[in-house]
Parts: sequence; structure tokens; C-alpha cells
Amino acid sequence: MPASEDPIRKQLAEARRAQIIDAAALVFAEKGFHRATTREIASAAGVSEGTIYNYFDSKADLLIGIVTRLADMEHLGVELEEALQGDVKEFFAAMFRHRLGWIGQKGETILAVLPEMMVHPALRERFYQQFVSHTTRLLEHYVQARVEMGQVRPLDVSLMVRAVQSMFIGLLMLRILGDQEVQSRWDEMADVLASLVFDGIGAEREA
Amino acid sequence: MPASEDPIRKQLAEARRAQIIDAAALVFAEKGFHRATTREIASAAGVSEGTIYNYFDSKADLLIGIVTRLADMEHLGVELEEALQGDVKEFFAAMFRHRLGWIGQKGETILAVLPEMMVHPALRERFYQQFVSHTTRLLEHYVQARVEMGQVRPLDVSLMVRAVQSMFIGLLMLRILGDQEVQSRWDEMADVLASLVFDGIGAEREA
Amino acid sequence: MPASEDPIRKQLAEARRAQIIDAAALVFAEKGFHRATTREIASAAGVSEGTIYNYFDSKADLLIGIVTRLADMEHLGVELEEALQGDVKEFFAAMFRHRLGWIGQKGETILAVLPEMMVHPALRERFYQQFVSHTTRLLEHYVQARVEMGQVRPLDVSLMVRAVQSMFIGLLMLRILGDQEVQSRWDEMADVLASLVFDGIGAEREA
Amino acid sequence: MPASEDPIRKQLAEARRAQIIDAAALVFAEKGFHRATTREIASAAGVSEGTIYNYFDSKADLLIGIVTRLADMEHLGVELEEALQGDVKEFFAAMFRHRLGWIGQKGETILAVLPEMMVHPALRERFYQQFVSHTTRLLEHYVQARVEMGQVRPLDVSLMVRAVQSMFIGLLMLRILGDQEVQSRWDEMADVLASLVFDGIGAEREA
DNA sequence: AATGAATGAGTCTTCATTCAT
DNA sequence: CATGAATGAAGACTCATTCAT
Repeated sequence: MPASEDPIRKQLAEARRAQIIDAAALVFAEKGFHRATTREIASAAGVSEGTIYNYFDSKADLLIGIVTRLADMEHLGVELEEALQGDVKEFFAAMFRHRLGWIGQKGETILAVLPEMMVHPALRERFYQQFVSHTTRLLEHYVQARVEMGQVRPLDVSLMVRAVQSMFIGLLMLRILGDQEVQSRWDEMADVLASLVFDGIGAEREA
Repeated sequence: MPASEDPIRKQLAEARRAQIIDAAALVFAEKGFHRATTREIASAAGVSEGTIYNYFDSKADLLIGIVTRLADMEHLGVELEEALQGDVKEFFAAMFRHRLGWIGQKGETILAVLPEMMVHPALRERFYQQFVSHTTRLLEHYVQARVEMGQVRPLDVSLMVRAVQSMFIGLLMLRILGDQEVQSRWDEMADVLASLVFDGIGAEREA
Repeated sequence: MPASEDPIRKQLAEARRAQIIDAAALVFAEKGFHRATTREIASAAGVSEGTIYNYFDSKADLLIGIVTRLADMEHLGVELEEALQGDVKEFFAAMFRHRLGWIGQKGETILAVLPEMMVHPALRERFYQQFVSHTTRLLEHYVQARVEMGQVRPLDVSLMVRAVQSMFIGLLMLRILGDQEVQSRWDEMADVLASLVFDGIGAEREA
Repeated sequence: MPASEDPIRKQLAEARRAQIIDAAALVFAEKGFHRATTREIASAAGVSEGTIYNYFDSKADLLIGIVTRLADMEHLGVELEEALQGDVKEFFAAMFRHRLGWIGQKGETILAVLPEMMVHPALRERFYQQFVSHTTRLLEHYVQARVEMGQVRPLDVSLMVRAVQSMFIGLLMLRILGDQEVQSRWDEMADVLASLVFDGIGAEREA
């Protein structure tokens, strides 16, 4: 067993895992976790059923794999980092763009795990920690700071942040539910949201 | 066969249906559609498995039954009707209260069907028509009218309405995902949302 | 309980039995014993499922009922009685006519019980006694007598009679299996069979 | 995946199929199609229930499998081929021997499918084509030719052939129905039938 | 005597998982 | 490591039968 083979093997194994996870995400998104069979996943991945079990403990473990892979591929992005320093409204626009862009790209994969998550406590916990609470904290800190700088009205920060976050996942849900407008004009949403959140819709402010 | 028995029979049958649907919603919410067994549902409803099939064609038909029952019990409510005439911000507050109130009350039942809906086209269609598109149209008309009256800024009405709706379902999702803040302060959300939507969070409006 | 009601009740009950048996025969013939449901039989008979069990112990008991009713309606017929005295070939023609006529008329009902009989010992026994062995004995006596009278060749009477009988049931089977020729020319068969059995097909007799 | 394994796999699979079909035929013959459970069949075949479904689509598909296997193992046989050229009476004797021999050997298997066939159109069609119509055509041609050669009386060929065929299946039915004579003297039947069919039973021919 | 809702035992079928090759 | 045949537990659904009305 030459030492030189170790890293190569590792790479091959990692590629196999990815290949299987991608196939699983595809099939789960299309048919749902329970209606998807390991046979289909194997076939979609171009491997045998047995091979799946060389890389994953169980069918449910594939879900964990998908979430993990989803998390690995997430990062704040440079634009967003930069936007943290600039104008508040522009920051929100950048954040919405970033987030909706990610959802637009990974929507299918998210759809693959979302339904099961709603019902599976461990997965739910993992997903929440991974994708929600992280952003929650970031936003809370950002908004709190801007409130103190007088750039944001002193609303209830905690709830306000939840309201903003609800839009991410809410819009994904509307997309999934088949709303035509949301589906076809996805890319226009970020600016509308930023405008809504920052300025509101009212023609004139309350006293 | 005396004619007097017909309506009685009908009532008994309707009561049985409701009894079974409620039990199914309970079990589905707890374990998810697929992990729920007909045996459990029967036991929760206090009937035998066979009886379920005297009232429903299949396990999947129970989902349809749940959605239908959910729709039957929905109505705009007097307060909301009245709010249509009054102040815009107050209308949104009333709408958020009404909607979040409904979700708060029926959340468990919605959770029972939501995951399966995301994956089941026919159910998805039904749910969307029943609960989303109806509200969409109502809001679009309302906002459009208020824009013309100069009470609402001339944003893109269609997308703006989607943004508002995304919050309903998005907040439900956050609740389901286990967000403590959303769960414990649910009743406070309506006013925060109304304030956010009408006035925005910005300390000062853009030029 | 006036005595006058007894015979009336009896008649009503007998009519009900007949009504149910006829319906059962119909449904059994069409779908087979196992695929036929008591619900269908009840519906075909115009009664409720429960009523069936007021007249029969079980679904299987309906089969017994059908066979019994079949037997009750069988009788040698005058022509056949007369033919016993006449010409041998004419006797066979008469017998074939009588038998095939009966089958042609009751074929559907026989089809209703035949498949189950092949697999159900008690029913098989009953049917055999009722419809086969009776005829077997009749034929054996007849043929034996005619052999002794020199009108029939001294073949093995026992087997010869079985051969003749096999044609009854065999032709019914061909009919059931869908043989067009047998179905459409059923009424011509009797004479062909008589000619075949009495004279054979050979152009000239063996030495 | 070495190419050398393919034929081996195929052979193993074929053997499994045969093993399962044989078990199914056994159980069906004994209890009837509907009373037979897949569990019993599996147990009789020495495999698990699941394995059955790796080789057959459904329980009903086993019936098709049985019929097909029955057909595969049927062939005219050398003696019969030879008999086609010889004496008419001897041909019939050979044919009866061949056919009754086949039935005697495969009777159990035929019993396994016969009852269900009587009620199942697709299966019925298949069986009729496979085992009846083939022989019908052969006999019709043969008899027609011999009529033209003056060796067979000019009876209605089509019906005559049906009469002959009815004896095959009719005798099987008598056997199944439990006729002792037919069961115990099965091997003697062929010659009796040949004599009956060729010469008839009449002591003297009609004018 | 008639009804038909309720019952629950029984069965086919699916499919995640294992393991010999 | 890869394979895919074998496994068998589990579950949706059917339907003969019962019984309160």
C-alpha cells in the first residue's frame, strides 16, 4: 500500500460521493425523498445500489450529505463583504441579490431536502443552524449597528430580521408552489425587496 | 328505508369524515405523510383501518380531504372586510393579524400537507389555487387602487404583493424550522410586519 | 303467528334465495368466484350485503346453492325417455341434443361454478355425483344392454362411456376457451357427434 | 464487468425462474390461484417472497410463466410425425397416446392454470392459441387430406375435429373431477378412443 | 326480515439493506 | 471497491362477515 495512493484514493472517493449526492438531489427533487428509490438514485449516478452503501450509511444519510454539500458551496461572496461597509439600502439589495441568486441556483437541491426537513428533527436542526441562524446573527449585528448609527429606524431588530429572512424562504416556497410571476421575474425581485424593506410602500411616512 | 334517515346518515358520515381527517392531519404533522401508517391514523381516529377506506379512496386522498377541510374553514373575517375601507397601514396590520392568526391556529394542519405538496403536483396546484392565488388577486386589486389614490408608492405591484405573501409562508417555515424568536413572539409579528411594509426600516427616505 | 303466513313466507324466502343465486351465478360467471365481491352480488340481486347472509352461510355456500339449483332444474326430458326404446344411433343423437341443449342453456351458470370446482374438493364431489356419475350409470346400463342385443360392438363399455361423456364437458370447455366454430355451430354438433360415435369416421371398417 | 459472466448470469436467472414457476404450478394446482399465497409459493420454491418479484411482475404473471413453460416443453414427438404418413386409425391412436401422455404428465400443471384461464380473457386467449388452435389446424389438414384420399368419410371436417379435441380436454376434466375409472385406466384410453373414432360403436353401419 | 357501516384478518407488493462473488 | 441478486420487514388496501338499528 504505497503512501502515494492515499491522496488519489481520497480524491476518487470524494468524486464518487459527489456524483452520488448530485444524483440523489436530482431524484429527491423530482419525486420526493420517499418516492425516490435507491435503485433510481444508483441508476442516475451510474453506479450500482451496493456502491451507494459503500459511501453512505443509509438513504437518510444521503440527505445529510446533500445539506453538507450545500453548505460547503456557500460563502458570503466578495460583493456582500464589500457591501457591509456601504450604504444600507445598497447592502440590502446586495444581500437579496446574493441570497436569491443562491436560491435560484440551488433551488432544486434545496427542494430535495426541504420537505423531509420539515418532518425530520435532526435534519431540521442541521439545516437551520447551517443556513438560517448564521444569517440571522449576521443581520442582527448589522442592523443593530446601523440603528445605533441612526441609519435604521429603531424597530424591534430581532423580529425585523426574521421578517427579512422569511422572504427568502417564502419566495422559494412561492416558486415551488408554481407562482408564475415569481418564477419568471426572479431576478427583478432583489431590488423590489430592497426598496420595500428600506423605504416601505407608504406614499408618506406616519408621523 | 324511511326518508327521515337520509339526512341523519349524511350527518353521521360527515362527522366520521371529519374525525378521520383530523386524526390524519395530526399524524401527518407529527411523522410526515410517508412515515404515517394507516394503522396509526385509524387508531388516532378511534376507528379501524377498514373504516378509513369507507370514506376515502386512498391514503393520498386523505391529504386532499385535509386541504379541502382547511379551505372550508377559511374566510376573510369581518375585521378584514372592514379594514379594506380604512387606513392602508391599518389594513396591512389587520391582514397580517388575520393571516398569521390563521396560520398560528392551523399551522399544525398546514404542516401536515405542506411537505407532500412540494412534491405532489396535483396537490400543489390545489393548495396554490385555494390559499395563495386568491389572496394574491385580492392584494393586487387593493394595492393597485391605493396606488391610484396616491396612498401607496408606485412600486411594481405584482412583485410587491409576492413579497408580502412570501412573508406569510416564510414565517411559517421559520416556525417549523424551530426559530425560537418567531415561535414565542408570533403575536407581535403582525405589527412589526405592517410597520416594515408600510414605512420601511430606513431612517430617512431616499430622495 | 297465523298459520296461513307460513307457506307465504316460505315462498317469499324461496324467491329471495333464487334471486340471490341467479345474481351470484351471473357475477361468478363474469368475474370468477374470487374476483366477485359480495357487494357486487348484492347489487346485482338488488338486495343488501347483509341480506345475502340471511339466506346463505357464506360466499362459498352460494356455490353450493348454484349447483343445487342447477340440479333441481335438470331432468331427463320426455324425448330422451322415449329415445331409450328406439334406434341406438337415434338415442345417441337425442342424448347429445338433450345434453348439449342443457349446456347451451346453462353454460353460463356452469361456468360460474366449474373453475372453483376444480379446486374445491367438496364442491367437486357434489358436482360429479350430481351431473356426471348419474349419466355414467345410465349410459353404462344402456350400452351394456345394447351390446347384449348385438346392436353395439363389444368395446370396453366403461371406458367407451367415459369417452362419450368427455365430449360433453370437453365441448363446453372449447366453448369457454373461445373456439369460434364450436360457439357458432353449437346446434349442429349433436348430429355430428352421433354419427361419429355410432359409425366412426373411417371409410371402411377394419377387419 | 467481464463479458464471460453474462451467459452465466443468464443461466442462473433462467434456473431461478424455472424453480419459481415449478413451485407456483405446484401450489396453484393444490389450492387454486387465489387461495395460494405468494408466501407459500416462495416457501415451496425455497426463496423469499421478494425474490419472486425479481423475476415476475406479479402473481398473475406467474400464470403466464407457467403457460409459457408448458408450451416450451411441448413438441409433436417423433412417433407422431411418423404416424402422419401411415394408417389413419393408427395415426389417431398415436395422436391420442401422445396427447393423453402429455396430459397425464403435465396434468397437474395444467390444473394449475385451467381454472383461472376460464375466467381470465388474456390467459384464455394465450392458452387457446398455444395448445388448441395449433392442434386444430393440424388435424383439419390431416383429415381433409384423408377425406380426399377416400380413407375418411366425408363428414363435416371442422366439427369432427372439434369433437376429437373435446375428448382431450374432456377426459382431463373427468380426471380432475375424480372419475376413478378414467384415473386408473388412463393408459388404456388411447386405443379405445381410436377405435371409437375410427370405427364407431355401432354393430353395423347405416346404409 | 333488511340494511349497510364497521370490522380486522389477510395479502400482494415494494424497497432499503446486505453480502457473496 | 463494485456489483446486483437475495432478503424480509412493513404497509396500503380489500373484502367476507357481523350486528346494531
